[in-house]
Amino acid sequence: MKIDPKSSADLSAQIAKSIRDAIINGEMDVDTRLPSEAELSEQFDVSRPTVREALKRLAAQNLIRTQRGASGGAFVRRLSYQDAYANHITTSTLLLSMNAVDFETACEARYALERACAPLSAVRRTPDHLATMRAEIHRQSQPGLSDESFCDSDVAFHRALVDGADNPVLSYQLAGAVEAMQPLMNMITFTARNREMIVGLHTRIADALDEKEPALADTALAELTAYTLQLGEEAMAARDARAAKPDTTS
Amino acid sequence: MKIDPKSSADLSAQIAKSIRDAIINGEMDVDTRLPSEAELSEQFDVSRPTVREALKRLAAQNLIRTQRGASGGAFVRRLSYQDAYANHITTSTLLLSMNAVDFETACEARYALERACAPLSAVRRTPDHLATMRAEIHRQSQPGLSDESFCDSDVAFHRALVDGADNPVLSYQLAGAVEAMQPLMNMITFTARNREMIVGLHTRIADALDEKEPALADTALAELTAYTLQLGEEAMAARDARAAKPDTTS
DNA sequence: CGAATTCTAAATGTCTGACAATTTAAACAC
DNA sequence: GTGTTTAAATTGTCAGACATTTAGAATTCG
Repeated sequence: MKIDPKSSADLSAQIAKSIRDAIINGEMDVDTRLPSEAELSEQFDVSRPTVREALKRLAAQNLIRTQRGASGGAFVRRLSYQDAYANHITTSTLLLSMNAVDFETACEARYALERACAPLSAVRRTPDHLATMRAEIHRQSQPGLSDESFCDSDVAFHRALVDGADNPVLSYQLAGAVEAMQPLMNMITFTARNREMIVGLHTRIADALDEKEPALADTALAELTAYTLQLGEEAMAARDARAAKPDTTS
Repeated sequence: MKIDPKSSADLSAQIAKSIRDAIINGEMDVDTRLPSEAELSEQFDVSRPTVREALKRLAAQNLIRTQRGASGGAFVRRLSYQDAYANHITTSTLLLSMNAVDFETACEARYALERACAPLSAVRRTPDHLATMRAEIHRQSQPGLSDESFCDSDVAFHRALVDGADNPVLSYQLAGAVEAMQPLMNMITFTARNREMIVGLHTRIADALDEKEPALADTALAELTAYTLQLGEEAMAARDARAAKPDTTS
């Protein structure tokens, strides 16, 4: 930290990087107070607004928090799972939408990862997780449910499945894959027959976890993967057909 | 966008959130130019430094890029896989180090996810991936290698395994788990016997992918998981023993 | 007429200085 | 001692200015 070579990059970016590196390398523990803005601007030999821009960059990455008043200042922040989750989900979602990832790729990734959790979840899931899954299955069976709510419930179901593995690192990594898929899933229009099929598979998964049968859960998840992929293909084909044919309604 | 209620939060944070939401909700496509700082400061009725702080926040999240000069300004940025990877890895690493995640949890997550990739990788891996894996295995067999280099090579090996699945979404999600484990792995002191064992398992994995045998790969990965967990436990026990006994060297 | 050069304007990057708002802690009165 | 007041430190915000970079228009020259 503290050094600042003659580079072409923005000063605020350089300063932010310098402080960020110090935090990441463990040179500053959680809740350590950074020097005040005035002190930093002296150390780096820049003006206070420039220092402030650097600090705002770090704040945006949840690396520091700031406090006003005497004995206030910027403090190294403990990155909470909650913050990391939220960050990961928005980044994943953005990545998928901005890079036009196709349904097949995203779907394959999501279910591959979920199948990695299922064996652990079968052993460790608590009654709470099972109750959540049952509740979501029941919600999915309601006839009047909108497609969007159905997808919400789907995410909640799978979330419970993943959380059942009782491994926060796994939950964190999975959150990105599961939640980021939602916009793509929302493009599917579900028929009553589709929902019946999915609810049936969800029930089989819940039953398998209930009975602590990893193999059964895996089989059901494999079928769900195949079925979801098929639905996705149909939805994409229908969309492409609509795009190819000129709009007849206007 | 554009609205800004009387809230207690920082103005720059509110403005950043407002613009961020607009980008995430797809209201602004990639490469769309944002209004200039002067225009934004008028729209939000704040000063230019405040607007700048908001823009720096967005830049820190890779949501925008800025260009100087006439017809310059801030543009919505396409989030590249590369950026997302780097971001994800630092966040994951920080999350693990700041929250004192135990070796067992991280290790379990990592290998569970890798085992999800192995079946796909067995089918899709290219000769390039195999060559990388063989090269890293060879590197790991060198006698003079430091523990740290051994871990580096280990990460590269597993990275090739994951990339072999030919699914960028999967690679992205996995990168966090695999790379974030490295600091924890680096705490292990490997004996010659340990390395021999690991190299043997790596070879079995590479062979299995070479022969497109998912089942063999899975078995070898399971054994590697168990062995790594065991090494981790021993390392942690040794460390705890050192910590419990007063230092005798000083 | 075309091409190279120069000029200009727009935009971000940075600085200075100031004031407002907030919070802690010391000083003070009772 | 306890409660109140005051002062100081620190971040949040603003205004105005200048520097730097860049694209494009204007100009000049072959």
